[in-house]
Amino acid sequence: MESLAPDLPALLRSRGLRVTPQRLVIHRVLAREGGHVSADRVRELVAEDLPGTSTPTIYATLDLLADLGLVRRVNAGTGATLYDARTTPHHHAACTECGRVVDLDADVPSTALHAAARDAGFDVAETGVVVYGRCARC
Amino acid sequence: MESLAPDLPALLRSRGLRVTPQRLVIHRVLAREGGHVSADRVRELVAEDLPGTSTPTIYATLDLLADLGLVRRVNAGTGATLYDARTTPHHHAACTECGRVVDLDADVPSTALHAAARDAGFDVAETGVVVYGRCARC
DNA sequence: CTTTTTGCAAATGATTTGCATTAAC
DNA sequence: GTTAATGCAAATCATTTGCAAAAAG
Repeated sequence: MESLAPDLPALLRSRGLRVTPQRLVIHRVLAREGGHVSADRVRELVAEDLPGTSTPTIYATLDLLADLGLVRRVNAGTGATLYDARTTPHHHAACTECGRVVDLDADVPSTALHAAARDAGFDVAETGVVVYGRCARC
Repeated sequence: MESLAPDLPALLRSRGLRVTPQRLVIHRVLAREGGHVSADRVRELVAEDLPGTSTPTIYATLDLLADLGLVRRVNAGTGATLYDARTTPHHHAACTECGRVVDLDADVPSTALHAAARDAGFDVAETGVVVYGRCARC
């Protein structure tokens, strides 16, 4: 069974990567938010704990966490990439007016899709499903 | 039954919009390509027929065609938005290495997903499904 | 002739790069 | 001590904006 709060220091060490305060804080911030956050929002939140953390470090760390499988990139078409620390499978709805993004808990059978991707020569890593529409407020 | 080659001039007139060479050429270029093209690629292709067409016009027209339902925006997470003139329902696979995007013809049952989106207050317009992975060449 | 569209130039926003400095190990 | 990570400044890329000139109806 997978731990609910992954031990980032151990994971970093096991890969020969260094444990830095920036990495720990960025990961903690994402875990605390629990859902789709932009890099810029991460920078704001991180600044509370670790002022002076640079933009390149934010991006590098988000990439690293994505590679480690601790966060998922969400492409909601709202300009900025979102980073999602929710580990349970789910999808997203994005408002085409205001850019608001919400989680959707629904099953999307993707067997046929993945088969088609494999037939096309793709080594499937993950699937992004985004529903576009107008949200209640707009 | 819907025409396979939509009459853009008629569609524009019916909306009180003007028929311009830029709009016709951009639409023709997209129809000819028949699949996901970036705005920049559209500009290159349009330049062959109508040199001097400006970037803002390319974007404005792509937005217009998307609003008219003649092209779909595809968010493949490769930086630039892609515009797709293929009208038949299909999905996409994007290579996380090289950014290559290919069409996937597979059925993705989205009833539960749309229901969840509606429950969340969304007026669903469309669904974007992108499979991420490594392509055969990478 | 009126109003929309276009083109130009410049602005904006997101993300990346190069390189010197700092800090893990 | 070594080497990887960080911070800074500047670059790059996609897209948008403001406004005057051109063209559609």
